[in-house]
Amino acid sequence: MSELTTNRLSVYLRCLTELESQGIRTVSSQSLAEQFHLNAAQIRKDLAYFGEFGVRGVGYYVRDLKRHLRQILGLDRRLRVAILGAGNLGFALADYPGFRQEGFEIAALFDNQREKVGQQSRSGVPILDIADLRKVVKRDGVSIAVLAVPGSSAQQVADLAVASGIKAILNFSPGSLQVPDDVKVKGVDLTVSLESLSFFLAHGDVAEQTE
Amino acid sequence: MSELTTNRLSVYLRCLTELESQGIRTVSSQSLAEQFHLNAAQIRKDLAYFGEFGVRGVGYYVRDLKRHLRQILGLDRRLRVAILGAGNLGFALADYPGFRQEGFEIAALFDNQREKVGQQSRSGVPILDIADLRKVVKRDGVSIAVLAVPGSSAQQVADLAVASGIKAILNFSPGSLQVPDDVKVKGVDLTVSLESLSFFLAHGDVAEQTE
DNA sequence: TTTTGTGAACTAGTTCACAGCT
DNA sequence: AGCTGTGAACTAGTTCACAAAA
Repeated sequence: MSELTTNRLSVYLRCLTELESQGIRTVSSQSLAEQFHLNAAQIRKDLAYFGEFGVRGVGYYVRDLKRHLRQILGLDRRLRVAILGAGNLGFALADYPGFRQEGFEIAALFDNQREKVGQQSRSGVPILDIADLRKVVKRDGVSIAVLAVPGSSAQQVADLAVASGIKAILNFSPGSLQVPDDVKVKGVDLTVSLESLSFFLAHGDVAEQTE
Repeated sequence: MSELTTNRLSVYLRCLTELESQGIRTVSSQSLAEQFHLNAAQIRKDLAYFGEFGVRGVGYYVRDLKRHLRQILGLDRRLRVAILGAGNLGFALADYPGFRQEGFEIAALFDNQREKVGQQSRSGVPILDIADLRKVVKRDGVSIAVLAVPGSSAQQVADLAVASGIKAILNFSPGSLQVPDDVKVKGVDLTVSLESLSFFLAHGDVAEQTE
């Protein structure tokens, strides 16, 4: 299972939620592909890997497939998230409505600055001392850490998260992290994203036509 | 040129900056690969595509290669960025130190809520009326838009950005955008990222060993 | 008839391995 | 001797196209 595939599963889930809210009960890979600009064969292949969810001649039952996808993605249980770094970005992520909507629970923000500890985010996420990370991870069953600290302390904080038993990290700090093999890191590198866009601007190579 | 390649070019640039700050003047693809967990052949191939920057028997001159990379990535000129959506995330991005550091200039935040217009972010980025987007894009030569609005208005705001002459969009809103062929969109989908991590937690399939 | 599930074909991306330059 | 630049080999990912099921 590649990461590209798991990303797509999440996209499919979102599409199905959209369709369900429109009252659509059944959908073919073809129509799903057309509506959301995906490839029908790829949808079928991705789904077929996990079971025979479709009905030939009919397509997929939206509600059923949604349930299956949630189960495959491990979203059929409460997932608690700790946000490490109570800076601007950490705060914004703590209050990001999308996370709660999708069933993630932001357990707390963590920081090492004493004056921040004890405060809380706009939506009420408490800021705790990073020294208590391990304790809270154990107590509340936190399974995902979102790393939103400056690049200079990212590795150190990641090490702490790993030592606390965290097995999944969403890393917003620049650069890559060194973690054990059983810990999964997903990076969101804002500088790389912008610089990559800059490249495309400089080379105007999107949809080059004749010549 | 694939997006994977342009992302790597940005990573190489960061690595070189790191090396330069350590006073290292010359580096081989091998040692670059070892230090930053990359593949030496890939580094050489990526770079060789744009010219013969290396010296056989020596490696690459850090300063020279850095300059070349900045030029290839289009970072050798001022790039102005508009942030669309002055919510939590928009604010955090406006003040994100990494952007300024890398030479991007945040021209303004834009919002449609009248009470926000006229205020400014902690670091002094002004909030302007989104109705003035086109005017400001032209006047200040804004070339990149960062989309940080709710999913429900993302497409509409993207359309506005495109109509204003923007050719590159970094999209933090969930879902994909429909834009003309000459506009490049890069998505950062927080929900997809977290759900993908959830999958890996549920299947513990990182570094599966015996069996 | 419609649409799935899937082997086969294809396309893209990565790594190897070495000739050739310094 | 050391290291680049690069064709060739390999690996991963996508799309096609069709037999089989409803």
